Amino acid sequence: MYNAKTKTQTNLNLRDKTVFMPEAKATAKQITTNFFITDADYTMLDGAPSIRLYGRTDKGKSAIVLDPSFEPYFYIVPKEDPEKAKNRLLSLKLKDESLKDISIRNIDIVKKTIGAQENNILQVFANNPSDIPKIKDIVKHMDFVADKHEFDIPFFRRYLFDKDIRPMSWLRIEGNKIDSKFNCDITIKADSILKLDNPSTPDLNILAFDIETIPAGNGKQQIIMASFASSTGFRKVITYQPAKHKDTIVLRSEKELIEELVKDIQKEKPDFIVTYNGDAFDFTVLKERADLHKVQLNLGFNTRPLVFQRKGMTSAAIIKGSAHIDLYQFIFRIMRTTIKSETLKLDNVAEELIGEKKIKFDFEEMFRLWREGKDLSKVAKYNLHDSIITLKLAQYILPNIFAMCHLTDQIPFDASRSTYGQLVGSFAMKKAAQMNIVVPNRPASETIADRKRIAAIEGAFVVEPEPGLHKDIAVFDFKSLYPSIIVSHNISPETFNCSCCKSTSKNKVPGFPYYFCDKKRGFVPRILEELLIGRTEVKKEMKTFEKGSQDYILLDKKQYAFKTVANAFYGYLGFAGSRWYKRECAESVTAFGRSYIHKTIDEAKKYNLKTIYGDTDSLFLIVDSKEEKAAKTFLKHINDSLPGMMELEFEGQFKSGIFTAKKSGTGGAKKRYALLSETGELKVRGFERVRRDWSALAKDTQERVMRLVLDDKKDEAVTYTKKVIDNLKKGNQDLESLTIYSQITMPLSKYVLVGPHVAAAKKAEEKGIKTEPGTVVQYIITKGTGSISDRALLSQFARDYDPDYYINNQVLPAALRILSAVGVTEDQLLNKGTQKGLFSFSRK
DNA sequence: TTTGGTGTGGTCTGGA
DNA sequence: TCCAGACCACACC
Repeated sequence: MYNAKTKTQTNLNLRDKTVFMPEAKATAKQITTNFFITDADYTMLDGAPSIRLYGRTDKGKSAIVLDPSFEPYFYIVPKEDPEKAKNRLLSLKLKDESLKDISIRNIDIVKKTIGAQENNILQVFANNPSDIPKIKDIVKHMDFVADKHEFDIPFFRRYLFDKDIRPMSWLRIEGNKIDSKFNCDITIKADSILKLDNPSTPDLNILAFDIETIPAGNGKQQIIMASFASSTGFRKVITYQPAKHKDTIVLRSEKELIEELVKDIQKEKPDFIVTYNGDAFDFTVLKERADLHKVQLNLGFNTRPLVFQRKGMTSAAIIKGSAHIDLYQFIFRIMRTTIKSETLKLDNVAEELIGEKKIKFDFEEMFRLWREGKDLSKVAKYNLHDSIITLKLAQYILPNIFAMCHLTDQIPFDASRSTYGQLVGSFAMKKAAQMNIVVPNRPASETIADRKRIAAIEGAFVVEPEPGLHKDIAVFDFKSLYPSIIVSHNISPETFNCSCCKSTSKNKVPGFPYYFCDKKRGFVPRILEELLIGRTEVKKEMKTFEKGSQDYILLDKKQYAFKTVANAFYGYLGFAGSRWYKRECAESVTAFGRSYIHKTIDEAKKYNLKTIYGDTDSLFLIVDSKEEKAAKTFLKHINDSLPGMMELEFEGQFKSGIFTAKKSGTGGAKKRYALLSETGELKVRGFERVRRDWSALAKDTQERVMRLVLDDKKDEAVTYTKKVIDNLKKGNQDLESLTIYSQITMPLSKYVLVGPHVAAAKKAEEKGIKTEPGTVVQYIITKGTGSISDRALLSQFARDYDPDYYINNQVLPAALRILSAVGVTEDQLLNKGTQKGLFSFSRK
């Protein structure tokens, strides 16, 4: 852990020294102010730890609030009498690895809930947060220590959990204004901190930032340009070669560029600095170049220099006071599954979410302009536009992140870089603190490995559909199936097979010797129920606002945060890295789920309603106008019989739907269908149409064919497909529509099977284009000889396409998938009796 | 140290 | 040359 005190001291800059007077305490002044908290950490103040909150006052002043009243602690579960254990601990002389003395500040005996029991345990206070893990390591093997808890929760997070202070909310601060060396308007040493019930967000200054670089040899990058766009209207481009552009200033060197950039950020004092992939790129390069030129990156409130913190696979650039939010991180970790675009590049994501595209600009062109010293106005325009898009994207996404902050008591920096597991974990830890429950320990890496080794638990049930075109389909689904099962059956690690209701429990798990307590409410169901009810309330509140209004959008993002965390809970119970892991709980959830779906299908049968498909929590029933009444009674009957929060909902009525046969084996294909609503909307799942690893041509053709077939216009679909094939054959098809997207998931050398996307990437590597795991490559199958992979080229290198491949492996299978469900054969599509058809379609 | 299981289908590879 | 099975990516919920 870093030492805040020494770091900040060595990092003083001139500006600080000239602005602030050294005689600090003499000017102390009593102050009361409202304060909007945006960030937090801790520092050492006169040898004692102090929580440090960052934010703005209601007068718009940038402020730091210090709270020295909070003390670091962890828990020890004693084997013997707590009083005796306490005295033994206090009498110990503790030394750390470097033989330095560590002292325990104090020990309280507290009553806490651990699992299903209440225990008197020791709350051990230390003088310094960094002493906690040291004390824990020294005492863990001692004979009177049964267990230790909550030693790995960072001090400032501990504070936010315990006080339930929600970052991005208002506080009332009373204290003394003190002088400090930090780059903010005021620093307050707090005497009291009060949470305010004001849901409003002040006007935040959000500064988007983007750089352009050129290769500087040996894998390094040189910054040639940087741009800013802020929510206050600030626009600026910095470079050091001629550029005639109104927002651009031209300096003399990369070093000057970096110095100017630091000055701008300090002057602007944004609440948030936003980037798109700034952790891995912009700030990484900036730090490297700043070090090279010996420029100090004194950013934010400058309470510590720019450092990187490991966050999963990547390192995150920390700026305190002007928290750095890397939008890409949040999109990658949380929003990825909801994003439809082929890649997670800024261009695609911005277009999908806010309808803005990047300016098209060729990197080669940029390098050339730079090397030849030509006017860079085009580059400047491009660079600034990127910052502007990043800013707009931030204005769209930050409310999602802030909603997560409120729900999980995490600072935006952490919330924006959290995985699902961390979001659920944080929410649970915050709730545990409120409910006097001890947080279970994080599993050791061996435990995680063990949990991963054992066989996976049985999951959901999927009904096998009957292939063909169906009419009059009504779709029903269970509202929040897994969360509602957990709440309604009290599924929680500590209610599992409790000793108090062995044979009496109503919560017997179908097919397992498991049951859950009837008498005592479990921790997980309690907090999950809060989430579900909370979400319902937010949705109700939404209805009081006009759709599309600012209030409506913010509430929508709030309910989305509730939903996200609620839905991730089931996975968290079965997640090997979880603090609340309980295999039997996860098994029980899916067992109940399967049982409810089966029962509901059986029940539908009694109402003469035929189930044609269903997946996990949904049912597709044939309901025509004659059966409408029966369907209504059925729904009511089911809901009357469901326990607790569980509910079956009518999702929608569709006039037709297609299910197809499996390609290999027999029967209908699951997870693939197309539905046409009464209003003409098409709902497609699973088919090539919704997959990125199919060409746009094949996907578009399939969609057209689907619509026609669902509208009983089979013949038109056949004609259309033939036309597409004909066009391909003539060589008229544009290459863009033939591009296939596919992700490289591991280092190229690790592939056992070299598929087309890997082959294309390998060929590109020889030309100096690197692909890392995570890269989505775009390739085209070109003319020539050999396997498909042999002929796969990145689209930027492809000059032609292989019509045979695109006919036989793209358009035909995609169209036929649908058409064969209505009896059209491949021959009907190909052999129109024309001579051409006989020899130009060689089957591989 | 990146919530879970279920499922389809393309391409390659190696043995018959 | 054919085909089963492995590998791989991506979707659904």
